[in-house]
This record gives sequence, structure tokens and C-alpha cells, in this order.
Amino acid sequence: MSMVLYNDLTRSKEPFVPVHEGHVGFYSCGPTVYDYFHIGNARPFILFDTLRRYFEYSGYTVTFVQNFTDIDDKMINRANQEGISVSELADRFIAEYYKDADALGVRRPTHAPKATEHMDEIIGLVSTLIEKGHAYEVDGDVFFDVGSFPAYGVLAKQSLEELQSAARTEINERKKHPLDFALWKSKKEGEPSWPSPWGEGRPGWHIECSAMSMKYLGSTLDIHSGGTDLTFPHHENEIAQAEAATGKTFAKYWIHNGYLLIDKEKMSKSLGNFLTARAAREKFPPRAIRFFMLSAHYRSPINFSEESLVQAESAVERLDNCWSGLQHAKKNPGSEEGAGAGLADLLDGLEGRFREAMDDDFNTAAALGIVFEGVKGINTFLKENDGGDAKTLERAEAFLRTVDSILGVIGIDEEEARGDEEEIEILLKEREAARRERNFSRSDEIRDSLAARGILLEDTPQGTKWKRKN
RNA sequence: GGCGGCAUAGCCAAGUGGUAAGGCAGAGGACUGCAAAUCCUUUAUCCCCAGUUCGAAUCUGGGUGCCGCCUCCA
Repeated sequence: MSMVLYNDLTRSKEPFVPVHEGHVGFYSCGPTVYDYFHIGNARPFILFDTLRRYFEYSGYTVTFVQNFTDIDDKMINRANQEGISVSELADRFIAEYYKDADALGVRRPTHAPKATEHMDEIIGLVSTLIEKGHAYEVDGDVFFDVGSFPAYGVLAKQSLEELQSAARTEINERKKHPLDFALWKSKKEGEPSWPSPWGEGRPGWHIECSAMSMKYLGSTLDIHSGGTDLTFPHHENEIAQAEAATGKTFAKYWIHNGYLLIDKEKMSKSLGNFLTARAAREKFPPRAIRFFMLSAHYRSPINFSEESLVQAESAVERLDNCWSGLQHAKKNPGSEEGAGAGLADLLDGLEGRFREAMDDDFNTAAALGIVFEGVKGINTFLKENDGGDAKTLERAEAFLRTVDSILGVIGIDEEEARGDEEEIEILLKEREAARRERNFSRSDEIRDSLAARGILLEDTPQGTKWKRKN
């Protein structure tokens, strides 16, 4: 079974065939580190992290590269506002990025290059483009010459004329064509700058991704991803820069995630209608945020609302309850081996269907539906077999672990010892004794006092189990 | 103007030719001292119209509504 991915380059689903067998070179456009990222920004981070995890589960070695844009107009403006240097600003928000991304279960990239640390590669690429006649210098600025690259518009699926007719770009007398874009910008007063053959200056935004992606992944990447708003002009320009320089296909598969909307409008910093990931995870468990992101297809727009997150939180609790039920059953095994053959078969089948769903253009919504079928199967098994046998419990646990290693939505191994476990067990025993004596006021008192500490009890036929409320 | 996306139950959302996965919420029941969890049952003329077909949520044509890109943007 092989994967099929929707490729924006061809606007169709294609079988995934990597450049090098068994390996995936994956580049995802990362954040401009001038501020906290919002949950709209979080969507690609979570989505493409999950896709990466799935490639790894499927047996690929993945080199996952996500850059930090640490020099551009927004960086300079914000640094000036804050009265700090651009690099101080970058350091600060790269650290903040990792706080949020780590909390959301986003694995760290194989490489997380910063533009400011790749000036040699950027300048080298710009030089090559000038040499090959695809770029020209005007008074210290360097522009890409879109007229020299006939394929310009492949991603946007529009001709130069069509793109130009609606262009809102200001007329710049120095550019040959209105759509020519800056590869290198000459220094302005008070801006950070680097030496170059064209004088002091800094790179344009688009060139950094081309330069850094090819440095770490070679001249042809397998996958290049980002939000759908990057399709044009950012990704179009990346293709132009890279292919004009190398003559090779830049990326085989272009995948773009749909927007996260709020009140049916795109969430963005410029519209001001955003909720930072930081604020979101203070309000909702990070796994609920992940679940929300994965509950719809990655190319569909999703509408953020408090209600959606509350629903996701409840769904995640159902997953957690299944896991904790399993853990409780392991400590209190029930019936003999053999009773679980049906469940094992069910889970085998579900794992196959899970893979099929994920292989089909990364259909996480369908995959989650299949996971819940497994949850129901496991819950029913536990109920009908008074806990069940060790072997079947292992099988069920393996199912949830597999799912979680890819989707990251189940509360596995999150429980840390806090030193009060023994005390809780003693209280549970006391409560058990009180219940036997039908001293319910005492037993409820214990339950209430534990609840006040965030510890919830459930009386099951296999004894009382407890869990911490997040 | 050009390019593109979406419309499935109260809410979220899979499903691209054979009469609708899953989650949340609701109702009834089982279990329980109670609660919680769990299980069972239950909730859809698939935006509208026309067409193709033995058969369409699914294909075609025409509407309507919503959203996005073409400017920094995930």
C-alpha cells in the first residue's frame, strides 16, 4: 500500500514516490519570529508534524526542515518598537516558538535553519541567478527577472499577463516587470545588513527558503508545504528562484493546508482577529487543540470556535478514558486468555483501515473515526470480560500507542508521579471499607476531598479507578 | 476580472455511482448507594433546479450562499 498525496502542482492526487527510496526530504515554511504564533499558524505546524510522524511510522527516514525567518520588515519594525536588536528579538521568539510547539506535541525539525545564518548560501544563489541572466542589479538591489523564466505561474496556474492584470503592486520604475521581486535589498539607515557583491544589504523573503531548503535537502525536495496563502507569490517565487538556478525540479509535491477561520474569516495578525497558541493552550488542553486540527481534512478550511474546542476536549477525554481503563485493567486482570481473539482481529482490521485512510492524502478525519471504533471495541471488551486477559490488553495497548505515536492525541505516559500516589491508594482503601459498611457519607467525603484536589474517582466492577483532571 | 475552495443531522466531520463512518450535544434504557465512566437503543428527504444512469451526497449543466489567493500573511 502506498501513499497518495494531493499535489498542488498538478491539482490532483498522485502516488507518493520519493526522490530517494525510503527517504523523504520535507521542507515546511516556518514562522517569522517577531511575535507569538497564533492558532492559525499552529495548524501547519501540527498538521505537517503529523504527516512527518506518519512517514516515519510508514518506514521512511524523514529529513524535516522548517526555517525561522529572522530578518525581514516585520522583524525590523518590531525590534525598533521594542528597542532591542533584531537578533535579540529573534532569539526571544524562537524560544517562545519552541515553548508552544513543544507543548502542542510538535516534534522538533531535523534542521531549523535561520536566514541570518545562511547568508553565504543566499548570496551564492542570488549570484548564480545573476550569472544565468535571471536576475539583475539596480543600485544595490537585486530583482528576479520573471520574464526570463517562462514557467513563472506554474503553481498559481496563471500566466504572467493574468497575474499582472490584477497585481496591486506599486509601479517601481526600476523593475523590468511589475512582478519582478526582490532577491536582495540594499541597506537602509538603521537596518541590519550583510556584505554582498552588490553592497551592504539583506535578503528578500523568498530567497531564504530556496537557499536553505536546497542546502539541507538537495536541489530536488520531495515535499514542500505551507499554508495555502503562501502558494502565491511565495512558493511560486521559490520555484522560479530554485529552478532557474539549478535547471532541476525544485519540489515534487507541493501541499498546502487550508486556513483556520474565526467567525468565518481568515485568522491573521493583520486582521487582528487572532488567538495566540499560548492563550489557546491556557484555555484548552494541547491535545484537544491537536485533535481539533486533525478532525478535518488538512486542505479544508476549519472554523475556530470555543464550542469546537470544547467538543474536541470531550473527544480527547474519551480517548484518555479508554487508555486509563486499559491501565486499570492491567493491574486488575480478569478473564482467561482466548476471550480477546475477537478484539485482536478487530484491532488488526482497524489498523489496516487506519493506514488506508492516512495513505489516502492524509485523511486524519477518517483515521480518527477508525480510532474511535477501536475505542468502542476495547471498552466493550473490558466490560464483557471483567477486565480481560493480559495478552489481549497488550494488544489493545499497542493499538492506542501506535495511533498516538502518529496523531499525538491520547494521554499516554503523560501521568507523572507526584509523590501522592500512595496516599491516594490509602484513601481509596478507606473509602472502599466505608462503602462496604454502607457508610456513604464517609465515602463521599473522601471522593469530594479528592475531587477538590483534581482527582476523579470512578467505581467500576473491577474496583475503583482514579485519574487526574487536567 | 483571473485562479481556487466549500455547502452532509442541533454542532463538528468522513464518505466521489449501489439508499449515509466517527466525535460532541440530546432522549430512553442497562449498570451503580449516589456520581462518573462504560455499554445498548435512538436522532439525516446529503443547499436548490434540471440532466446522465437500472441506481447519485457522489457524475454533467445551471442556480444560490459562503470563503480564500492574485499585497505582508500559515
